[in-house]
Amino acid sequence: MFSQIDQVRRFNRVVSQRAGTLDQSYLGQGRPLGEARLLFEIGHDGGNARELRDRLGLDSGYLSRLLRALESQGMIVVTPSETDRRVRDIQLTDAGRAQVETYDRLSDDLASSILAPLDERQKAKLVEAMAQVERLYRAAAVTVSAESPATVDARACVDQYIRELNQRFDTGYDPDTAGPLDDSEFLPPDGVFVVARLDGKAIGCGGLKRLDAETGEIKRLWVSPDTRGLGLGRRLLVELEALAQQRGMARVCLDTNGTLVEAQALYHAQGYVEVAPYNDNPYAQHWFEKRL
Amino acid sequence: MFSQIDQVRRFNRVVSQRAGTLDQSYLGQGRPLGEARLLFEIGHDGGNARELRDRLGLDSGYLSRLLRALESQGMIVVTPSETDRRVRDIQLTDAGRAQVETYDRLSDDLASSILAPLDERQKAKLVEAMAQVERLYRAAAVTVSAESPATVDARACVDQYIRELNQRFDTGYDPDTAGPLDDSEFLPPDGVFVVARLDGKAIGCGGLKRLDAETGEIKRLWVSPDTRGLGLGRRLLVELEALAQQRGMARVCLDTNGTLVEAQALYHAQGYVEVAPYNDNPYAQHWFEKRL
DNA sequence: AATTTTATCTGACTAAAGTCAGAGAATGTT
DNA sequence: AACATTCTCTGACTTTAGTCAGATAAAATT
Repeated sequence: MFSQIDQVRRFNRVVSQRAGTLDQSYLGQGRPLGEARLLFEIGHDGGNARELRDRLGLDSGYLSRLLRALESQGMIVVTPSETDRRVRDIQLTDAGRAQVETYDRLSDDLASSILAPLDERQKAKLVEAMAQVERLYRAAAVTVSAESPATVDARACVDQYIRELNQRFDTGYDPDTAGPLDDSEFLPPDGVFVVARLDGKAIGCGGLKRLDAETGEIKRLWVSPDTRGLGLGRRLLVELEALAQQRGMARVCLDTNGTLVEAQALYHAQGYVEVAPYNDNPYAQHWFEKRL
Repeated sequence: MFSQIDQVRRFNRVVSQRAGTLDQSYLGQGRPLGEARLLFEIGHDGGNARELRDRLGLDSGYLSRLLRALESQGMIVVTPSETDRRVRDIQLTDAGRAQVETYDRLSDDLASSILAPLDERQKAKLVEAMAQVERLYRAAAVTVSAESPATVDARACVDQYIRELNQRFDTGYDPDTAGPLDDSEFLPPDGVFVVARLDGKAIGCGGLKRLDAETGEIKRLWVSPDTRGLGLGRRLLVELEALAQQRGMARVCLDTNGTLVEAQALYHAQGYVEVAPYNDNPYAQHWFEKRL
């Protein structure tokens, strides 16, 4: 444990030293770093002034001045948005696009300069390790928080969950057949609903409802397809088990369809054991429980 | 190739975002970032003003003012050095040490916060990948440059090389027996000597001398023990082969002792083939050559 | 002993980065 | 229609970071 933290610190030190040289190379392009970063950001993820302010965490007065500077350099065109004329839409000019390309080339050059001194085997190893670090950083950046199943994000997750079941089940999936879609069962004090987010975007969910005094049921456990493999399903499951324990439940159970093989593997790995049917969900073919 | 650079860029972006939060957390300690970084550096690798100036690349006037600020805050004590009263020795006070510990705790907290959301397997994987990245970053940061075999660094490398041979050979090693230690054979235009450096420190070397019109001999190939495994031996060898080719040599040869098994493995891997003895070096038991 | 070099310090700057308090216009809410 | 909120802009600031040209003293070199 101790040496793990040490390794992370050594890593941070070595890596941020290199990353700093990128910032440095953005200078000497006749533009202060703040402007360069803003321009780079506009060039890549675009957006209007408000979004940029949020993303980069800038003071509105400061941003305004930076935009004015880029505008007077002919890098961008700022116009009031069609839909809300308080907000400013920002467009790159041709010159702006050219400048962003220059910055891209600098980023590429930095990347190349890291790889260049290495032989092919080392390059491949480094890139693989980087991909691993990036993947796990993303996994670590996921937050899981309890909230009402009625929030926009929670509903969006459940919608995607239902759509996916409908695709995967041989019989299709009609949520009404499985039992009434009743949000209130996931509300405190008896139930709870959790949503996982990455960079503010909802990417997974799970619900816990009470079946009886000592039993909770886990439902709607879902992880968005593009974030699978990050161990998020396990994290949501563990979170929900902890919440069940907090509510005095001695065991949790859940049902699942035969086509969801990854889910069943997860349940087994987390110590769930198959039990006799405890409900008559027509889509369920396996029933599990775990003592807490 | 394309996607490798892409991966490096994605990595840089994700990682430097996180590393940036460390700098941020150093603020809010009632001290500007420049001062905080200097204090952190003093606390860890210490040194006098000149060393710090070199390491952090600061202007001498700027550093002087930073030191004065830290001094007036009671974090450090600055005194003229005993050995050279122009240079300033810097000592942390108790308060300074306490502050450095606070910064350490912040670094630890950041490291923990990255690991915390992951399960044990993921933690282990991340730390391993980080170690890999760090190792290869170090390998990539090594520079190899041609210089006179008479420079301080070149001599230091050759000294260590000789000392190591003396330890490893059953018979010991006396450089005079192997032939006169003549630096001039490694001097242009016929010869060349290269030194490898990491963070300014010499960590390896190699020499090329001309045997005849079309033959070069590689000698004094050495890598410091603590940087072995970074592929540095191969890099020096490749570098010397390229320099031989530039000098119109059609082949290079070298001799080696039986105890240096890693070296022989390297020569084989790089396409060298064993040949009959081409000299009467008493320490040599194997002779290799490679056509360029 | 005279000269040069090295390490630090001081004064006088500049540019960049960021903060804060309003003001004005558009949009939402009651 | 009145009021509150949101988004942006402007003016007036401050702090931080960094540069540059000497000045001074100690050490190294000639």
